[in-house]
Amino acid sequence: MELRNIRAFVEVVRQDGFSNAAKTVYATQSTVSKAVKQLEDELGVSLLDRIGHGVRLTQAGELVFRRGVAMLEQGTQIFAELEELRGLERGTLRMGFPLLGSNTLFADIFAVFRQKYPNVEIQMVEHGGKRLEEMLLVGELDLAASLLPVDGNELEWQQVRSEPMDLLVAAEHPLAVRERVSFSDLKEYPFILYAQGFALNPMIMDACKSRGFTPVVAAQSSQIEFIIGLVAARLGIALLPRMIAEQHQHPKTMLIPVDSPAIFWEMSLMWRNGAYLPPAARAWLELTKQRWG
Amino acid sequence: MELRNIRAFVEVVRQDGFSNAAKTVYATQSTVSKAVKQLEDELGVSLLDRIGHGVRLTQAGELVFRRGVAMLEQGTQIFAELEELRGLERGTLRMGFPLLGSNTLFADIFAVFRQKYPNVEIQMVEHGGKRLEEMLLVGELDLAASLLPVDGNELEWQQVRSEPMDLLVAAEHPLAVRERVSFSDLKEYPFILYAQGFALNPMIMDACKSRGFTPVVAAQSSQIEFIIGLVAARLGIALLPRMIAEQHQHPKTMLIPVDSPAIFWEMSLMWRNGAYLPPAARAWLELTKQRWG
DNA sequence: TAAAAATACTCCATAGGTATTTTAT
DNA sequence: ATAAAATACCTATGGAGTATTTTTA
Repeated sequence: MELRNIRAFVEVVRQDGFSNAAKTVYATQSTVSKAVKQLEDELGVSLLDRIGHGVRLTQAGELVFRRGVAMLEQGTQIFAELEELRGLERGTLRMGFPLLGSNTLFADIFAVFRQKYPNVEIQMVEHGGKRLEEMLLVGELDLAASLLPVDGNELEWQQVRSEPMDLLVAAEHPLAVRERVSFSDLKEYPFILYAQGFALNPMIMDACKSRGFTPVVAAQSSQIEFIIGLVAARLGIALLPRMIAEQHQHPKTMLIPVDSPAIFWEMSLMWRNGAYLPPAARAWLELTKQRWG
Repeated sequence: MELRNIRAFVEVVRQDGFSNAAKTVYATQSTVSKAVKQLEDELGVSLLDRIGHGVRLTQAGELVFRRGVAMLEQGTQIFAELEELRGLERGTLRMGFPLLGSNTLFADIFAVFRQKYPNVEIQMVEHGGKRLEEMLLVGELDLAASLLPVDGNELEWQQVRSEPMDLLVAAEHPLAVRERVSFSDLKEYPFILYAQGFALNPMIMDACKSRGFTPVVAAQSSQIEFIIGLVAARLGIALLPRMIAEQHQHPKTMLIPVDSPAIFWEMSLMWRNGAYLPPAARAWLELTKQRWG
């Protein structure tokens, strides 16, 4: 029993005829005819009821067809999986990272990925969400990590992590004694915001507006340690993703949950809708899912 | 990609070596070596790490091995399932039965068949002979029981039973005293015929015509008991296969042999000429021959 | 150096093609 | 009469063998 014959037989069934099958397997009708005959001889049954033009499967044929299709399917799977493997042996992954939280979320995935696929080159850039989206859309990146919301028509994404935004205040700050605060409570205090281009800024501003005020901005920075330092120095208050804040504990500050509205830092990995995802990108998504999923 | 090579490769892995594999596939070491090489060339990857004595699978090899085993497994399944089919441990029998006499002729064959081959599914339909022949020819049935004569070019058949058609009359009927009658004797009496579509009707009509008359039709029915009841009620006379008439004895009727011409109810099992007869159909024919042959 | 695998070389079985016949519509 | 499948026949590829070389434990 050889695949060549199985393939011929399966095509005869699918194309409903020897001559048509011959075309799809790039052989002559004679060859197909003999292939099927040989299969029948080997198995000792007839597989096709030759009812004039067009063929009908016998019971045995039915059964062989099912199994045959499965065998061929295994074959194509082999090729597909090898392709995948090849991609991970010498591929490239072009990733975009956000300006905040990369280390917390992705550093160890980097480590695992490097170890697992040492020959995949990783090209990385850091930008704000807007710029990353642009780069995805023009095909300069395979994958980007950025905050939601995202353009659902042009991009697909996989959630990585959703963190509530907590309030960080100096230990002596009036709000430091509170269990929880709402955005309304923040009206009278100056804010320390993120640098230009951070997607978090508009989220914070929107939340303030929903409570009827526009915050006073005392300072802006792209460096998380600096922001925390400024809060400790009583320059103002700040809003930080809980996970990140917890990783930068500072003795002179307090972290307090915020609600009304509670806002969330939702980090996702995204890619262009319908784009071909190189094997390396799929592998990255998979690792991320395992780590954070 | 051919199974021959897959088989060789899989055995090399299982037997941990080319030479050992060669034995299990009944070939020489050289052949096995070349088979694996060819597979590797086709797939464009190396499958085995040749670590001196003994072999280790590469990542690609791992994957091909898994799929390869699955393919071979499908192959052995084919053989196993065909064996079951042959042994009637599975399969389907699509049968057509006539409108008259099925119970008498086939009920106990059904019982034996079921008991002997409990895993064969029987699909049955009931139709007049014309319709059954059509269904055979387009391949919707494997086997049909129907009256002769039959189209000898397109159908083959096996005789089941030939019964003379006897005359059934009411006990008080003038013909009731006769030992035998001929068709000429029936001219003056109204007939109770079978329903539309019964092959018996034209046979009876033809016999009448051969004696130069066309019978008056008093009633028609597809139910044998009803026909007998109507005869007893003196509505008319009827012609019945002897065996069936004997099984429905009615005290107010008499059964009388008819000759000149004697006509026969010849029930046969038939199938499409040259059609592939599934094992279940052959088994049915065999049982029928034993029972009625 | 002894085993196992790869390679060189030969042979012939057979896969696949062309041409033709048979079969079915 | 036409289209499809089976068959006959031929050719050349390549699968399988033997013999030999290479490799490595």
